[in-house]
Amino acid sequence: MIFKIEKKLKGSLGRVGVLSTPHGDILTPAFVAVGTKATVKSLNPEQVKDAGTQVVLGNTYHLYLQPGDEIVREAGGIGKFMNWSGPTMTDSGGFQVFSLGAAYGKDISKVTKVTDPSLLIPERFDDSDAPRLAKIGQDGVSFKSHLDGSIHYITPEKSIQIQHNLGADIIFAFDECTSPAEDLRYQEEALERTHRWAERSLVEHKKLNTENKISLFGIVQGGREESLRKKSAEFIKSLDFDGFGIGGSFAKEDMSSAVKWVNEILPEEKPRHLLGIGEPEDLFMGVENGVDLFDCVAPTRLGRNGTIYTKTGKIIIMNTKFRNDFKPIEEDCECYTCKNYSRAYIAHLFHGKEMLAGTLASIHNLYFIVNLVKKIRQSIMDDTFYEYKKEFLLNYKSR
RNA sequence: GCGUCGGUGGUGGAGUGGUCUAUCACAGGAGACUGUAAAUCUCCCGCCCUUGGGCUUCGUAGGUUCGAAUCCUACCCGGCGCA
Repeated sequence: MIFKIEKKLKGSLGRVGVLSTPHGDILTPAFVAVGTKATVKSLNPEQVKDAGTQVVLGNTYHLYLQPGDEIVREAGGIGKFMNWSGPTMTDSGGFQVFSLGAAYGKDISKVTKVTDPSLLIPERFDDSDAPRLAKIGQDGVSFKSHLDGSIHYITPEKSIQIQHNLGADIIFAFDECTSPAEDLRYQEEALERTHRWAERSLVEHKKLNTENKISLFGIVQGGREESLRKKSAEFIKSLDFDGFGIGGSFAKEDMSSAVKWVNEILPEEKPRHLLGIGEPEDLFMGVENGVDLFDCVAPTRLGRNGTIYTKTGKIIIMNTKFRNDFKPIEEDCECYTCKNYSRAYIAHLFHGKEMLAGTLASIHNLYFIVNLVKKIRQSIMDDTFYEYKKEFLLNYKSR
């Protein structure tokens, strides 16, 4: 993997680059489509590609459980298995430590609002007996399969072994994605663990990476805490990773400062991936603060659930007012959905619970987000980033 | 015409003397979703102010009862059977 910076955004950490992988170049900044179980939900690879997607991200935990990483290896790796010829990445399972652990059965997301104190638990011990499918030990994480209840112990070494079997171009160190509700003491403890796991991930990767085809990204954690974020960036930077992931929990209000603290420390010449972030405002924020790669389930999950991105904000296509609205989602959108279907038709598909509904909405949403990042990239090339950002955010109303 | 069974909120369908504005599902309305336990989840869904409460509902009209969607009578409507 080679990363080349082509142009920088003046007065910021932003940059435009090209990330070359064994399966092709990624023009950065770029939005990575999430294909957890070796499929971008409801889309076939042609549709993913036509939406402008350059890279797809699979998931270690999910593919390990089903169909099993050995099967994927036998198939020739995740790309070949899913018929995606472009670059691929896999997440390490670190997010499942959060989603199946602290977040299990709760209404918490990794991005929270500071204004919602109900989410901030002063002491974390009062819910230690809450049911969860992931339990953290010092050596790794014990997962109880959501599919069949079987127990699986994932260590950093195991995660890297699985990821080598999955065979993506870029893989991630095993980390602990913490909940935004955790207190400082716990964030510190978790960070130490993530750092040890980073070292172990790297050692295992070096051992397995004999053909030198796979690149490993280390993950910076530290929650919302400035000191921890900086400490983590310094530590992860000191290890021989090919690039970096910025993970963990954020408060919407100070996500930009958290990203900035980290990217001011991380080496300029290596790529940075802001894990799991991808609302339109976040993309501008991330790029401006030196992020090269984003991934997020939002385009496809929102799409399947009937929420659709537009330049003026998200719309819920099932709303009554769209039932007889025969315009496309966006008049000037070049995606397959907008070129061929009306809001009324898509609303009809959703009301009728037709499978095509989620597909058409996902095509548009993915195109919208991927294309937004492309336009942001182009605006840096054209020296119009700040104007473009201002214009976009002026029109875009997030709810 | 006689007999018989049945008529419950937009729909299907529970409920057979009080805890009934009435279980449940669907339809309908609004919302949520950030490294996918998610084609999922939450809330609303008679009317009116809306914390809480007020008013009107179970084919129609009477009646019994402290109290009726639930019991009785008549009528109306529908299914089935016999003429």
